[in-house]
Amino acid sequence: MMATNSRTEEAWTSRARQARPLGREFYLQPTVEVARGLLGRLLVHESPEGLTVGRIVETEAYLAEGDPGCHAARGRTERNSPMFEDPGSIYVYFIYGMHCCMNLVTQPEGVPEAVLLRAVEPLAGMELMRRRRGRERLKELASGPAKLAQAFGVTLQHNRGSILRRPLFVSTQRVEPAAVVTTTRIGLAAGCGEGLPLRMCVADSPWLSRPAGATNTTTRSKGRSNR
DNA sequence: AGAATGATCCTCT
DNA sequence: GAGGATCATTCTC
Repeated sequence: MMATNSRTEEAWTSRARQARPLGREFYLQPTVEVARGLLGRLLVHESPEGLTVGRIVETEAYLAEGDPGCHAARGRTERNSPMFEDPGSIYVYFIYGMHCCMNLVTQPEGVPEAVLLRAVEPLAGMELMRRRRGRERLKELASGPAKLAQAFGVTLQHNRGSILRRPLFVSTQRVEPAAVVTTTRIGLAAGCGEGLPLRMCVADSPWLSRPAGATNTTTRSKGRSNR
């Protein structure tokens, strides 16, 4: 069981090395489709520090119309301007004084829509992720948008970069999720579209920022528990 | 299992 | 000057 892990890490490393980046057309699909279509794909970063690879298991769509939670909901600012760039652009924002979150821009230039990467399953480069995160447990490496960005070494410097080519890209290759669950979004302030069903996750994945069923910080646990 | 809190700083009013 | 698409820790039930 233990030996299998490093064996598979090697396998994922070689897969990542051979993988091809997903092209521009993918990010021109409706943003919700992009959010859904990203699930199961590899997020790869061949950084100077080393390689990190993860399987995307949780995303969140942000829309230009009817979505008060979108950073561009009240027009263009310096901060959100990367959202208006070409599809396949990277939008990173700084939040809560300490964290960065990574979004992939969708839609033609001028239409501010994007998908927030919320969680990945660590597959390769876990030692580097541990170092960047200052945490040992696999579960804590990338099970949340800011954790993911930190584990993959993504910072504000990546703003306006491209996800369409190396060293930072999403693979065409995909492990089709057995089931995808759509839930309401997480973490938005009241009145900011927190009820919109725009969060996508791989139903049975243990690597999510929250369980697939969870809707908000107030998780209800009346129905069924495990054990 | 859930609520409260602190860390910490960019971005906009 | 306030607030935020978060995280980890600590507290209480």
